[in-house]
Amino acid sequence: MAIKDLASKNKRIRRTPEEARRLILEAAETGMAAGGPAGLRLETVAKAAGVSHPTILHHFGSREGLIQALNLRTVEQLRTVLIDVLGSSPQSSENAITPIFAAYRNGLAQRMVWLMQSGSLVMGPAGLPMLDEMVLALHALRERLAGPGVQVDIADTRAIVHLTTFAAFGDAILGKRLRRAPTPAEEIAQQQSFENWFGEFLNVYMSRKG
Amino acid sequence: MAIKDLASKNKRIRRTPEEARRLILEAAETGMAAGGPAGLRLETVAKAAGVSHPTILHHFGSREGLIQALNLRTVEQLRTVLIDVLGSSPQSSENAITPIFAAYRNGLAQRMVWLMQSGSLVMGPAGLPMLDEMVLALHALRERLAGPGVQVDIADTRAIVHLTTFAAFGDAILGKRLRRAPTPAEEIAQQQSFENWFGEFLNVYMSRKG
DNA sequence: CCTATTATATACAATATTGTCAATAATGAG
DNA sequence: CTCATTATTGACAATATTGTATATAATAGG
Repeated sequence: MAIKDLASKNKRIRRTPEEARRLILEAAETGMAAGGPAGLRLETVAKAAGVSHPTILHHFGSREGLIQALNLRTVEQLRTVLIDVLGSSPQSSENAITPIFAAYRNGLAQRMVWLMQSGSLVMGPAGLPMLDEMVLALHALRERLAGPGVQVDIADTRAIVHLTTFAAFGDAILGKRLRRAPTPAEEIAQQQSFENWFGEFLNVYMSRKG
Repeated sequence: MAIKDLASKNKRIRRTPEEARRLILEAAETGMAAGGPAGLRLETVAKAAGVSHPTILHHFGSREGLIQALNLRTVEQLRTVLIDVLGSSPQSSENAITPIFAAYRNGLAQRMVWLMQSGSLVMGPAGLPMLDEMVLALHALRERLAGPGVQVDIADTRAIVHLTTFAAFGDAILGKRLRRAPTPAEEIAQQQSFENWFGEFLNVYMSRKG
C-alpha cells in the first residue's frame, strides 16, 4: 500500500462535465460491442473510460440514463451522416453510395441495432424521420435529371432510399458472414465490388424508370 | 401455506427431455425479444416455460449452453426457410421474394441479429453457407431463362441473392421505423408495396442483364 | 488567499443472477 | 409390483451489479 500511496497519490483528474460525458459515452459505445444495451455493465464502461462507476451514475443518473444518452447519440450520428452525404456531392445517386456504406459499416449499423433493441425510448413512435430529407433530396435530383414535364413517382424514390438503407445496413451486419473472404484485403475488395454492383443496379433501374 | 399444499400438492409434470428442451427454447426465443442474448435471464425463461430455473441448467448445462442451443436453432430455421423457398416455386425470381420477406419478418431477422451478437460460436468462421445453395439454384434458373449460349455471371447472381437477403433482413429490422404507418393495415399494405416494388426492381435489372 | 461548488472515489447496501446440492416424484423396465 | 433412472424442484452459495452515502480534492469566483 505504500507503493500505491506513492504512485497514485490522490491524483484525481477533474474533467469538465462535458468531457467526462464524452469519455464515458465513447467507452460505452465501443465496449457495448459485446452484448448490446442489455450487456452494458457500468463497471466495464467505467474501467474503459478511466473513471469509477459512481462517476457514471453522477453524470447520467442511472444505467438507463446512460443508455438513453447513447441512443440520442446514435440518432444524431445518423442524422449527421445523412446530411453529410446529401451536402457533399449529389450529382448522381451512384457516387453517394460509397460514403453511406462506409458510415453504416463504421459502427452505425451496429448502433442502430442497439437503438432498436432499447425500445423506442428516444425516437418515440416517430421512427427515423431523418431519412425523409434524403427522400426529398433524391427526388428533387431525379426530377431535375428527368427534365421538364416528366413525372417521377415519389413512392418510387422513397423505395430506392429504403432499399439503399437496407443494403448498407444489411451489408454492415451480415456482409462479412455472407462473403467469408479469406483475407482482409479480399474482404475489402468484395465490399467494394458489391457497392459498385449496387450502384450500377440503381442506375440500370433509374435509367429505365426515369 | 395450507392453501398452497392443497392447491399445488406435489404435482410435478415430468416431460421427455426433448419436450422440455423444446418448451424452454421456445420460451427463450420469444422472451429474448427484449435485450437479445445478453438480456436473457434464466428465471424469466423458466417462468415463461413453466419450469424452475435449475431445470434449464439440467437440460442445457449452463446459460451459455442455452444460448448456443438457441443459435443452432436459428441456423436450422434459416436453412429450412431457404430450402423451403427454393423447393416451392422457383419459376421466377419475383414470386420467391414474398415468402423470403415473410420469413425474415417472422422473427428470423431478429434471431439472426442475436446470432451475430453471440459471436460465431455456432457457425465458426464458416459464415452462413446455406445461402450458397440459393445462389446456385438462382443461377441455374437464370441460365435456363437466358437460353443456350448466353453467359450469365455468377458473381452477378451472388450479388442479387445478397441484396435480396439484405432487403428482407433490413426491412424486418428497420422497416417499421422507416415507414411509420398510422395503422397496422396501412403497415401491411406498405410492406407488400415495397416487396412488389423490389420484385419489379429485380426484374428490370435482370431483363437488361440477362 | 479563501470559500463554495461539484466532480470524483471508496466503502457499503440491496438486490439480482448463475450455478450447486440434495431430496423427491414420475416413469419405464424387469 | 419393485426398483433403477432421471426429470424436477426448493434451498442455498457465490458472485455480479446497480445504486447510495460519505469523504475528498480540484476548480472557479470572490
